[in-house]
Amino acid sequence: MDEEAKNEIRKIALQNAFEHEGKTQDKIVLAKILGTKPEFRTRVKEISEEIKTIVSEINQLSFEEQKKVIEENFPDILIPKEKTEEREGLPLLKNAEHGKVVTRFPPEPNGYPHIGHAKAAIINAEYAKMYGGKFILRMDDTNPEAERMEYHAAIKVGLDWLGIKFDVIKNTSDDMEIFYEKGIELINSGKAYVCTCKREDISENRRERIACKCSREDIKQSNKGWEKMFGKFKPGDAIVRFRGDMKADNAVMRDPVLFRIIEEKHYTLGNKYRVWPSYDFAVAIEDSIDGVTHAFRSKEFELRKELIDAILDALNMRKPYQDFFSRLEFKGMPISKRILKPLIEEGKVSWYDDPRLPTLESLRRRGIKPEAIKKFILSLGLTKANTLAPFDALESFNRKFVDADSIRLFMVSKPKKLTIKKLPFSFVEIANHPIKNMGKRKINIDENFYISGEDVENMKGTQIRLLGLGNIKISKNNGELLGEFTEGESNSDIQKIQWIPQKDAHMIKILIPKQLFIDEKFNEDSLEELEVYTEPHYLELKDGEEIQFVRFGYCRKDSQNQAIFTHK
RNA sequence: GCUCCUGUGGUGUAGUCCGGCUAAGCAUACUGCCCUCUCAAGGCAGUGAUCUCGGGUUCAAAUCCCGACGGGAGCACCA
Repeated sequence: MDEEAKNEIRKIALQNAFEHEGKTQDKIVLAKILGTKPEFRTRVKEISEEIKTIVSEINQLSFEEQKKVIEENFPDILIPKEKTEEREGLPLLKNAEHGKVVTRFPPEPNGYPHIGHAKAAIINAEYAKMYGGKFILRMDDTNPEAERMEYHAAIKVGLDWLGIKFDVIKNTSDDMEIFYEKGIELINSGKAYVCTCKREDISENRRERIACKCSREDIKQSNKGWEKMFGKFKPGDAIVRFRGDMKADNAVMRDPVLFRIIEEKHYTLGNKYRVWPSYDFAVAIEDSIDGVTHAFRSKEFELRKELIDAILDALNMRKPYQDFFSRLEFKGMPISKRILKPLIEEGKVSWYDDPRLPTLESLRRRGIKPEAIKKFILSLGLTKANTLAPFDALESFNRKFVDADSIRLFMVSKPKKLTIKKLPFSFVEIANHPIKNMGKRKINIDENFYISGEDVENMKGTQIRLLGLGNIKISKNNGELLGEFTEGESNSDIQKIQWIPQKDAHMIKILIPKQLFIDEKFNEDSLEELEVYTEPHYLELKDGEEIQFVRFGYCRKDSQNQAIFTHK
């Protein structure tokens, strides 16, 4: 073996020993050599013998001796390694060209937007942004039975609040004529047929993997059937089915529905149409004609990928790249309407904006900032593993945004009266924020105060400090307290507590949302209500402002007499 | 039941495609210290993972292969 190679081994062994308190291992040195110098990979046997000898030599040296050898021969080892900056954000895309990426968010206006919508919207928006591409909002409104203007509007409001911008805004139903055209094309090429079987039979045939008689009819018959769907047939009488593969393992491929008849009035188009495309058909066509290059959807659509590709192939249309991510739900905070609806009907939850819910509106009322939601969602990445995130993950992101400009206010719960003698002043000025310059507020005082019951219980000794005011020596403590103002050091380690002047104390209710469900069961104590006193300055704040009640936590002002607890 | 997806510290994830340069990175939580007239924020340090388990391939496996087990989803004329 040549000296150069031996030297290389020695260097790596020494470096490893140096990084691990003077001990190294031949296995690791081998791996490192082979990792950095691929040219050695052809002579593993030879090298590993050499490494064994070198490693045992080095391990016999003391740490000091090793250091000396390093200094003499390989001084560059001692230069601390620069940490490589981790790339922020979503993983890079394959087959993506800057400026040519088009993504989309296609919500169905059938409910209020929630954190799950936020995830889909943010991921797709982020990719469009990363690649300087285009982002489309497409209201997926092809089931008139479920969709309402109210939801349509709520989704827009939610997305707007999140700060998501779109280059194109459209409705799937804008392209009804195109769906018909493509539908006819499929029928005429024999790749789709009209099926008049009963719903139950279709379902059973799917399970049994048997084709029905309609699929054997000729194109002419299907054409007739198609005509009748626009007139004579009633809802349920006939559907258009894609000729997939009734034997396929993927049940989605077993001749799925392309069109069905729905007579319900559509929320924007009224009774203009009665033959509506199914989700799979509409998405396939829309993504293709909208120029969508990358479509990210949540995992429950994963089996649909094959179908969408098959439909587009059958029509000779361009296919987008599709990828999937896991659904996002918070622990004990269900998203599903099936669970939420009864809760609202029973009055256990006030409405879809109840602060315990994961809807965007609830999150907003609760004081969660859109920036925090975005960072949080991006931190989750594109994983397909089920994510049941604890809410405090979101909270910690939010705290950072909120802390910077939340006014600090005093608030006292379970109030106890405190009378202070010998107060030398009639008002104090207190900074609104400890670091940021947010001005000061003036608090008028006389000798009558409230302090928190809990602070009274935890009181040690007779000295307390009222924040921003001064030290108080307590002389009497039997339900009501009596104290005396004393001069004293401000940085002593006596208890520092907040207070409220009795004469201007403003009572508010604080709503404290807790986990809605615990182990699948509704948590009867999920909303705590606290009656507290706060400063009159509260009344001057705008609704929606974020406050930090000192030593309590962050709250969002909901109204003049109600605040909602955001988090600690 | 069938089919598909998934399984990394207390939690959420990076790394897995293309095995070695990471004795597993980051964030959060927790603990301690510093700062502080807040139990917040900020700064510093620390605890914490034989990468679900069992086999196999290889000089070398979180990474590839096989099997088991756990979790989730789909099996609608919903999206």
